[in-house]
Amino acid sequence: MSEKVRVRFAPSPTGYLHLGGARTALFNWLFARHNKGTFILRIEDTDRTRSTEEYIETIIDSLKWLGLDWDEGPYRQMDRFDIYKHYAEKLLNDGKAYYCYCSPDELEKRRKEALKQGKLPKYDGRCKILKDPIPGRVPAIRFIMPQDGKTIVDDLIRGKVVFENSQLDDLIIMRSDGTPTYNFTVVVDDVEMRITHVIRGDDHLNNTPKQLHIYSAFGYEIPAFAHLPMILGPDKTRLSKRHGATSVTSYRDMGYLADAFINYIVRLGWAHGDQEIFSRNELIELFSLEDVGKSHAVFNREKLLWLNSQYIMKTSTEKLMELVMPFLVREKIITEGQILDKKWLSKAVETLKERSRTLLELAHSLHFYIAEEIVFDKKAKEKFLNERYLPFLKDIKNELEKLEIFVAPNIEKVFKEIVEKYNTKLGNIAQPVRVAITGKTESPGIFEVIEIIGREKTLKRLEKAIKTIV
RNA sequence: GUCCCCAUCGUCUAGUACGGCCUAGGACAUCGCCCUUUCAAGGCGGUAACACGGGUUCAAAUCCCGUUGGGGACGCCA
Repeated sequence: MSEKVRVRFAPSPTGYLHLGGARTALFNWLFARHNKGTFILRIEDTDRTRSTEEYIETIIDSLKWLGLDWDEGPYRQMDRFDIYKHYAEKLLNDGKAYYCYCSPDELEKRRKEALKQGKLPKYDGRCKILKDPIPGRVPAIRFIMPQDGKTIVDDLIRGKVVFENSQLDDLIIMRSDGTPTYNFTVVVDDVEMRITHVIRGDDHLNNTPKQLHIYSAFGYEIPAFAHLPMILGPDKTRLSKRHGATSVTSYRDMGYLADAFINYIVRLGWAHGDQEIFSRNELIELFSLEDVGKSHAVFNREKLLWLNSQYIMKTSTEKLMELVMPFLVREKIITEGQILDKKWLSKAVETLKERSRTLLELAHSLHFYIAEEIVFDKKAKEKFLNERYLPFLKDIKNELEKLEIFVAPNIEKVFKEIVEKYNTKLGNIAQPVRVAITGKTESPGIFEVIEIIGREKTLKRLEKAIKTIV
């Protein structure tokens, strides 16, 4: 390919950006970046009744969050209606298209009838031979499809796919309200925008022969095609709202990191040997359509979570603090505008880094550090805040009160002394204290925790725990 | 109904193009052990797959045919 690579992501704003769309965008973006080409964003909003500005915004938000930046666009097909009209008229003049006066209702009826009889539900072409317009009706425009021979789609991922032209029917390219339709606008735009590689979902493979005939009606060169296998839900059907969270923004809101999300979806259909974790630059360097698989993939939340935890562990504490802030506010762990001491927070976050799979979990775990008071988990309380452990709690409280320099190593010494005094195991002392301080039976190392929480709150919480026992 | 696509552990996949290096490798999940103040993290180990049936061949996960299963498309949606 002598021409510079030009690819596009062309979502329709009739819904938010979902996982599958995000992966299509990602593969296009990676292909463009790998080949030092151009990545174009084009909004396919020809369906005026279902497209909304809100969806355009969330799609753009999602792409930005994922860091998939585009070099051209966003173009909007709505702004280009004159162009499509012009192209449609050309086809009309060349006798390659005709006016169709059938109403959507009639068409729908005939289609259902055909399906019921087990026949191909295709348009019978009755308006093609029509001499005069049908009065009182505004026509749509149909493109004439050949009925003989075969059409071969040479796909970069699937190889040569053969379609019988007899399967094709005359396709509406302009609706009666004057708006153009998908199979027509993609071709016009891909030609006009000099797209070299059309990388899109598998669900478009069947549309490709139709589009190929439109290319040839205009005498245009065809781009290369690459149809990506779909991503399915756990029940192996097309991903939809039924499968719970599928929108990209919902993953952001659940506390996933953009890089982890990218890393997860790139591995749905693409692999580079046994490698699991890739930096952006590695992806750009390594990505190739040849390594894209043919079979569909099933979304698996557990692996995404694992990847996210891996990314959280290697994210700098500084960055993590920044990222977790909105979650702290949203979860009402801090109030809007509340300032936390940076150095202190960084110590707290540090202890939680390898225990949090999402930013949301991190925010929740931060609660016991930040809150003034904590509540004891019921089971934890029953098990550890009782007579048996009371003397330990009292001793720990007394000793910590006297401790001069309130840092983890010294706190550890206090614990060790009491372990010795009672000739018991550390666990017997650490666990009740942990429950007293954090409310739960799991937490980061207790000496660290105590240091970070500080003397005042520690003593207060120990006192409260002791009071619940006596 | 017709057409198209796909088929390796539960899931993501390596291996398939150039058939032998595959008694099929990795990762997530799961189970066990180690580490250990708890929970994680980390380390070690286990369970677990070439859909089936025919060919071709000295040799097939890899090539061919069929079956089955799954998915997708058949719109004045994209």
